[in-house]
Amino acid sequence: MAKTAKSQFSILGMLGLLKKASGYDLKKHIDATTQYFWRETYSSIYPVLEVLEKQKLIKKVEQVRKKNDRKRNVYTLTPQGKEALINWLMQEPENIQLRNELMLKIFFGKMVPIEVSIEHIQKRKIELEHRLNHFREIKNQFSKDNSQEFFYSLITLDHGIKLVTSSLNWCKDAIKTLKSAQRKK
Amino acid sequence: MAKTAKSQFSILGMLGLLKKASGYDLKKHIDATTQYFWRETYSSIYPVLEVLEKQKLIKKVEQVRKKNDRKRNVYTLTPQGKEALINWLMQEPENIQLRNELMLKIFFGKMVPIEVSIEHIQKRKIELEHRLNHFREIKNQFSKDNSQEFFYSLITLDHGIKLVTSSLNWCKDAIKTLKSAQRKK
DNA sequence: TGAGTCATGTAATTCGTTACATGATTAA
DNA sequence: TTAATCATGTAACGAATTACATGACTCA
Repeated sequence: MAKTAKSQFSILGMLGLLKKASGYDLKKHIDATTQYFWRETYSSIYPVLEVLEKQKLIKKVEQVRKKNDRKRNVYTLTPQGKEALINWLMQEPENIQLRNELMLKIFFGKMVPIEVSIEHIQKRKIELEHRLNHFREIKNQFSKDNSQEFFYSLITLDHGIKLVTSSLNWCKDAIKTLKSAQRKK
Repeated sequence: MAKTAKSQFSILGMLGLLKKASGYDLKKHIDATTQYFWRETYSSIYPVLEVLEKQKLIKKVEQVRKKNDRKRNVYTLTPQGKEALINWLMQEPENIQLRNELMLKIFFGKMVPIEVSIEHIQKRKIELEHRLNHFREIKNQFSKDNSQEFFYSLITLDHGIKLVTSSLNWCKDAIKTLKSAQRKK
């Protein structure tokens, strides 16, 4: 079944940035750049590429096969594809509904011992600390480069850093609050 | 088709808090409390209630029908339902994958005029300001009550406030960065 | 008397994820 | 020679959303 909707545009967008790429390249690049706010799987990417090609929004690039080159399907945007991408980019983004299972479990915390909630938050805190370190490494790498190449990446990276930092602060506060309630009990 | 997975537990949890409720009550209560991190629609709620009843995790409460009372199906947790809920609550929450369309559009910002990105962020900023006001109103209402009734609600509310605040800060910074790039152009 | 809200559902669709499947090339 | 990675896909399933549908009661 054809995959369309949003995945379509993440792929068009990535092709717009990379100029040309295979499904495999796209997956690697998405993992390396937007993984914290947008992921795709091979099982979406390949069918979407097929659909986009049929719609003439992308086309296969003739590969100059050097010896030992693996066969791969490399795509590039067509003018119509670029137009479709820009058209989508100009539209107001939807605020996609999120579900936060940690919050739901904390919200229902009354029904389990306080330690359970504390434990959940502590685990999330560790995860967030790793993520923050990762973000900082990336930011360091970007800073070495004083071109404008990472201009937009830095803006979205900054969003990640701010969100993770505030989540971490929440974790600390929440653990404190829960531990103090635990003592009073 | 049977709805199960996560929706199941948000409903069990809400029944745990409310003691007894109809599908309609549940929807209203979810809208009023967890809407910023967990939503359900009637089209999920009613089928899930049916499934949960068949599994004997919830049961219909005998309604004392006063005159003019509308007929409604009011449910309550069974002991097995409570057990299933607690069992789920104790398990480490999944970090559900989120997709942030605004970030994706900013990430691809190079391909549209800077004004487009600024506009997207400005719109989001206004939305976030409304949300923050709403959160503060709720917090005010909670503060008037010095019982422990809202203990866990306050913790999740605090998460909302922190996240929205840091998102707002990001909006301000990002707009500044983009406008300055615009001038240099 | 008509709008709003209480109240409960079904059908169709959308769409993404997981599991499954295969084979080539490369570096240790 | 074997583990890792390159590379591309299909099938089945799961699960939520949107649209559709209906009817009773209440208040202005």
